[in-house]
Amino acid sequence: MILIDYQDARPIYEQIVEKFEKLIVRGILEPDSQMPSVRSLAMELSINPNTIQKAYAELERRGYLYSVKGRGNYVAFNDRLKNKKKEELLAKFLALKNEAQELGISKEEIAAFFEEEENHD
Amino acid sequence: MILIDYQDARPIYEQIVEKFEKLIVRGILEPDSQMPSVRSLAMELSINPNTIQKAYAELERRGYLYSVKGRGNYVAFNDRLKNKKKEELLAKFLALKNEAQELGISKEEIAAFFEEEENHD
Amino acid sequence: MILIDYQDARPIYEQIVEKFEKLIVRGILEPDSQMPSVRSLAMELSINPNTIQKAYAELERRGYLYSVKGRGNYVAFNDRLKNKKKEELLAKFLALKNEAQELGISKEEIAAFFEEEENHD
Amino acid sequence: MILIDYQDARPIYEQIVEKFEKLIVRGILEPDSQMPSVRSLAMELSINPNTIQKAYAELERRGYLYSVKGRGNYVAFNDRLKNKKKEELLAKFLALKNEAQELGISKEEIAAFFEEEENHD
DNA sequence: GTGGTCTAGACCACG
DNA sequence: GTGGTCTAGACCACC
Repeated sequence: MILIDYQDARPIYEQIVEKFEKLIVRGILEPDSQMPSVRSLAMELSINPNTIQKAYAELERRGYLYSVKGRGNYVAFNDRLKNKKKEELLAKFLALKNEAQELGISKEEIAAFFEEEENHD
Repeated sequence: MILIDYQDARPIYEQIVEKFEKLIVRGILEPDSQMPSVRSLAMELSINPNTIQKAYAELERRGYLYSVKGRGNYVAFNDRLKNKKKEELLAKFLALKNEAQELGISKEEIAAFFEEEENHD
Repeated sequence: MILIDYQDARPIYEQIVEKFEKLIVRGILEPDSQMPSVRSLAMELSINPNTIQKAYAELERRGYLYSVKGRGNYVAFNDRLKNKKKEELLAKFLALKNEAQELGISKEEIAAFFEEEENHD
Repeated sequence: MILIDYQDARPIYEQIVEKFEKLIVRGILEPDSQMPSVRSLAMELSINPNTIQKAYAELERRGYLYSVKGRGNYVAFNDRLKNKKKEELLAKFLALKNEAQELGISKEEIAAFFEEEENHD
């Protein structure tokens, strides 16, 4: 389910965080379903449990997980979080649009690009 | 011309690289114009010359600079580089669009967002 | 009567302790009335009986319960306990007031806040 | 400047976080002043650098610190943060007031208690 | 068994 | 020198 890319410059725990964030956002991991245990996932990926722990702590901080001592970690994606994620994405769109305009790419060019890609799918 | 934000988590040399990249892409620094010398810029920003050196080396690697031994560093922005930059940007757009669709945001919603923002400028 | 919040970071037994403490302090559970048995409550909440046992032991330690061997656990709220609880609360108020003053919030500001909230109820 | 209480049930890193939060909020540590380095503070308190690291990371997350790689950690308290802290405090006051009323303590009783303490200072 | 904290020791990037 | 990441191994509380 999770693959670590050791060529990737980003720290391992961050890769894990983002992989799980995607899985949760896409709904592949359903709310209230149990996450793999810190130890078992560490074994599976053959990395240190502390690294998984750090990743889970960050996911909890971001609201994608809640942990119950002695039980495990559980998925906690809800509508509030979904909207937050949506806003983040739209903010990125806006930033990118501004950058594009500075380079002299018109709004029409972007739109055209969108339509074009549509046909490749 | 260049301001370092110490609150920014990114390394200083990277901030400098991106600032100069923007200045060059926007045409504020014209092709073949001379860059400030490593030592003078280091003095001006009161940081280590090694940091400037590293930034310039990275800019050269990316093709935005060429250095002439004993004379200094010069801006090297051309059409090939501009197109490369353009493609990078459009690739980012596509990635973002895919991410948005996975979250269930429709193409129309993005377009609507664009129009809306247009009026705020 | 008791609801466990698994999103709550606190251990389950502690949540149970505090819920019962509130119920007893407010007088919803009357003195000398019988508590649900360890096993029945464990069943009802579908958690481990050990967890209930631990919660009851803690409640007894704090003076809110007394247990009769072979018969069950009974509520034990009295005036002495009520005064103790009152003092605890006032001590918290004082600590909070001190903290507020260190931040530069005046006594008047707090009082004003109190009045304001009164109207929202 | 910082003292660890090993009798305290709370984790060491959390004690450190709260101590520094207080020092920063009270203005004892001034904005943009340098924090002790991870290693030196670890030596001074004779605890592991990782524990300090964790504390500093949490302080950064809460906005009280910013860190510059290769340079150190710096205090980052500003007005926005001050207001946030203020709101937190007032929310606590409200919660406490509600709890007191459930116990049958009147607003007047609390006010009287405040005045009384005033004279002890 | 579970998560959470801590230590000891190492390596890397940054300046 | 600085902060940041990672490993290995230990201990605790909780269930």
